[in-house]
Amino acid sequence: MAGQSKSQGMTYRQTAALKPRAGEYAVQPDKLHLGQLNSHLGYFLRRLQVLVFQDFIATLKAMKLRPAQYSVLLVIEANPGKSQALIGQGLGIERARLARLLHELERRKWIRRHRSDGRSHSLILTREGETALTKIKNLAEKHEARIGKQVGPKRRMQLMDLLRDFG
Amino acid sequence: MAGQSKSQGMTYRQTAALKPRAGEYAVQPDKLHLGQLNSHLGYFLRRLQVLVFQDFIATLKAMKLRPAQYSVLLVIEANPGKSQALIGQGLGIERARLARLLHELERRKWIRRHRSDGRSHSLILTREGETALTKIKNLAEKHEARIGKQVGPKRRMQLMDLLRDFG
DNA sequence: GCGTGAATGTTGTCATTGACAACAATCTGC
DNA sequence: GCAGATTGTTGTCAATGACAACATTCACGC
Repeated sequence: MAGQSKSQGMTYRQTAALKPRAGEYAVQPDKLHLGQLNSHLGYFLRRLQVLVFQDFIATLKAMKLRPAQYSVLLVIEANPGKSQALIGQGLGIERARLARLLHELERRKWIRRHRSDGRSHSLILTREGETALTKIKNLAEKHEARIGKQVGPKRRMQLMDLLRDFG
Repeated sequence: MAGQSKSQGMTYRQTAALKPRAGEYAVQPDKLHLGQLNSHLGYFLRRLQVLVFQDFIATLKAMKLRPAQYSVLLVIEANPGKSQALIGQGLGIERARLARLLHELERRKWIRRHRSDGRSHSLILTREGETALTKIKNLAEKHEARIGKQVGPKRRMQLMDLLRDFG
């Protein structure tokens, strides 16, 4: 169907561009075709997400913090006193995973849990946590600025507007 | 998301709206504030990517195929005879991981590897692989249609246009 | 030619993650 | 008060990404 090139001399790096006939792929020895992958939103979403996260993870490495932990800190800050269940739902973090994640944040004395209910724990930042979060936010802003530069400020805004509605 | 609206009890939302004082958050018992998360492109990218992938993974479950395997099949189809190294680079899949992934695809007789170079292996789909891929692509198209419906066809196109330039 | 360093594919291992199941304690609705 | 749901916890498993080590082969200088 699509490709039938055997061990022909694929090394002709010609100056006169080969015209791809209808239904064929342009011949480019080093370039990879994505094929049908080009029609998948998920693929491109994933590629950019990985790119962004790599920068973000590297950014927070100095504070030994992972993206999920960061998001939890921000949400506790914005919703002091709320329960694990609520925060887990809001961020799409599963119960069990959030419990372990919070244990770690508590061990570092950045959050405190207060039994509010018998079942549920109410979460707040400690003073120490607020201090740390200030520093962390500074790093995160630098990251976001880098991304804006890399993606293009306008494109970044357009993406934000398009993406914000889901969750 | 998770439907938690009890019969009709939680309706004290407009009866006596609590006014947030300056610097405070509006009081809304069930709603979670994202706080500074709202300024992070990566967060929203991730949320949508996870949503899309969940549907995609469920879609391909019938064929016992994971997204990475799917992408490799498509790229082999579009670039028959290319080496593992090339395909790994193109898709951002690490050498070691791609090797194991290909072993699985070979075990299922969907691809064949041909020592082209002494070092490198040239990859092609088998007839069986092409047949399977046809079926797989049908499923993938259904997935993409669902996503289009969920995200909105127009928004989907805009996102594709904005995202395609990276990788 | 020859030899050094790079590339390629493979295997091994480790930490992280997501997903689920099981459980104890507690709450809710009847 | 009771049955069932909720909440947080722990345990386990599979998948993933990351990295190191290795054997084979290639590329390039001389």
